[in-house]
Amino acid sequence: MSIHVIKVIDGAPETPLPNNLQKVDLRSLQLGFDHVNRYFQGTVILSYPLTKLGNGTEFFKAVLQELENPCLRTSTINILFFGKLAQGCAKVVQQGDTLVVSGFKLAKSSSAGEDDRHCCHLEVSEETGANIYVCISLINTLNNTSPSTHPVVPKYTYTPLNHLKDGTVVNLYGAVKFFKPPYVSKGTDYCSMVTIVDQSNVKLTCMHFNASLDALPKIYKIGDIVRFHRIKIKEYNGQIQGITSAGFASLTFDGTVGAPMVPRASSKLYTFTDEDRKIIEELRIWVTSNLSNSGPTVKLSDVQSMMFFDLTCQLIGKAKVDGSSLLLKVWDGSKCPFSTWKVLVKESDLEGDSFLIHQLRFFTVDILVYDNHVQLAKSLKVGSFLRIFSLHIKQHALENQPDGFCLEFHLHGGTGYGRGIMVLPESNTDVKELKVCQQLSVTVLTEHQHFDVTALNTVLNSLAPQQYHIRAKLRKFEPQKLYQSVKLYCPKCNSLQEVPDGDDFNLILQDALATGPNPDLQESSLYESVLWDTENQGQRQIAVYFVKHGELLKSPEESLIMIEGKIIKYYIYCLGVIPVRSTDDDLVLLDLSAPFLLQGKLRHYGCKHCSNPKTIESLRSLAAQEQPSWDPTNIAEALGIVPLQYVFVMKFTLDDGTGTLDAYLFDYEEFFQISASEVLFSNILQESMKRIMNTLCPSGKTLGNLPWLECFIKSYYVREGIEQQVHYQIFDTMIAEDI
DNA sequence: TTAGGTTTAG
Repeated sequence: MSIHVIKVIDGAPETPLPNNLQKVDLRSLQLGFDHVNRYFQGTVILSYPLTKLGNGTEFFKAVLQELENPCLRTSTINILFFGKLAQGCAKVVQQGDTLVVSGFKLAKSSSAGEDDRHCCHLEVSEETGANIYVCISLINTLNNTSPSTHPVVPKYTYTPLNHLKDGTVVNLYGAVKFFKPPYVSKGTDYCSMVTIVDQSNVKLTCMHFNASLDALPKIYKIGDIVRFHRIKIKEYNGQIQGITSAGFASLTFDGTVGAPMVPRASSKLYTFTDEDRKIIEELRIWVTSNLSNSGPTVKLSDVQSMMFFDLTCQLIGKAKVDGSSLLLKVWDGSKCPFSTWKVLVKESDLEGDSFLIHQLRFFTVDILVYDNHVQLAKSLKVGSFLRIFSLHIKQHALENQPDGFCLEFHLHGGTGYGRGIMVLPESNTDVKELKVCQQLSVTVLTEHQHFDVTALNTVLNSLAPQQYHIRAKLRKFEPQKLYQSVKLYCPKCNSLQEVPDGDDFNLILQDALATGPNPDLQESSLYESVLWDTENQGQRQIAVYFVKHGELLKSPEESLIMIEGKIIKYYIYCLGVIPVRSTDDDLVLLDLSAPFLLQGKLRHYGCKHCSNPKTIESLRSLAAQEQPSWDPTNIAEALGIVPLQYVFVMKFTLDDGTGTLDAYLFDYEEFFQISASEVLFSNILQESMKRIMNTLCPSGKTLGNLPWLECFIKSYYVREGIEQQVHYQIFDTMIAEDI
């Protein structure tokens, strides 16, 4: 008695099989015949765990299939191993191996007539003097590229669907026309159903049962291609149908022409040959013109009331509701344009990352799952990727709002129309796509959310002017220095200029100081003045004029003041300071290179081209009011000044993988939520800006690791010499609240 | 054994 493990190389056994034996086929295996010096050869299609019999003897059972006639109804036979042989074989024998068995005993099978196998089984043990040759099948899987291994592959034949006969066990290929994802049956197993069709245009509905979800065919969508081995054909209600039989195994492939041929297998070991490849390629081509696919994938962003659809999503949260329903909070990377119904549950009942649930609260939808789906839904892990089939959307009228409504999402009980839930692996292409969509943008649109996203290459190839919703990453930006990005803009002549620095201002003030205040202008019904002697500057004086309100003088904190000569520190406590100089007749504004108004640290400038400065007397009408409004706009208007506005002007180089374009950002404070006029003198705001830019465009990261920016941009023509160039500008876009 | 295509009605 012995077990021989034989590697098969180049189609030939590494060590020779004994040549004194004669091969016997299944038909010749009959009780009462002499099987001494005979051997039986078959492929292991199934094996069971090693167990012990009541008397303590080790026991191991496997099912062998005859290679020559794999499609015959009874091409398989049970083989029972006892004692040390059971122990030894259980260790080495795997599904797909070929066994050569001699010295066996033939006995009537106890399951004869029930399992469509041979009416007898083989018994092998030390006592029978058995010899077992285990030919290790070096399976020709897709990943096996070793040239030295030659597979021992059982030769499978596949029956076209128009040649099926009741009562046979066959191997099939077909394209999925309809399917129900696995659901919990009322028996002991999961059940799934699939209707397949092939080039003969004949349909076959197949039922699959297994206690393990993994052992059922992994069908994700209509058009997938399946290969079934050892499926039993039976008649039911006058129609032929397929049903799992012992040793059933399946492979499923994406049905798209040109897609990678990666099998989703129901068992660890499987064969895959060039012939399989050819069959799949042919079926894929047939599918494109003969099978209507499931239609465009519906995302949460394109749902409508009263529809049934399949949703690919991620499970964010889960909660029990009552005995017959369960709540699933899911997200698919897009945003539903309608308000959606939120199911009230106790926070303690909600499973999932509460921070994430809160963060995604405007993106997730609540799905109520009913009846038979509850059991499967309970076992779903938060974070897993799901496809929910035949999800129903209902409109729910809102109380107190005659035309208001929100959408309810229901997965009703039953399995009609393939209703159900399936977990998708992370390797699934739809899951990969969903993960990309799920990356939250660091910017959001303030308007236009309903615009579809346009790829940058489309934008680049289109005529201007147009507006686009784009999604891209920030490759680089200019200028790098924050102070260089703040400019002064004239909304009247559209000119841009640099913000003057403090030194320019001081020079202008020095000039004014040289002349000195005009003594004739110190008395006025508009103001009261105080003269100060400057320190260390001889006779020169500084004049401070306090503007009266309705001819009353208020406290300095409530006053607008004018200063001639030098800006003294305490001006920051006033409502505002207007730097002035004296002429022979009037107090007038300084050169417009200087600010026309100071408020705290903020300097207001006027446009040199568009302003028509008036004398300070022009403030009289404003000052005449009892409660004058000294805001910069009113003051500028009274003084004939067109005020300049502080803006951020930056150039963003955006990239979405399809193309790259430079878009200008022209922003007062909407985009950054930081005022361009205040940022120059606030360290806190400058730090916020740095932090934002570092989030948008972190240094040292590859494009793939950069965050997405959701932007609204417009294209426009700019004349440069005789040529027109298309430029792009970002607008109606802002930094997301939570970055 | 189970389910066996054709939407729940919450």
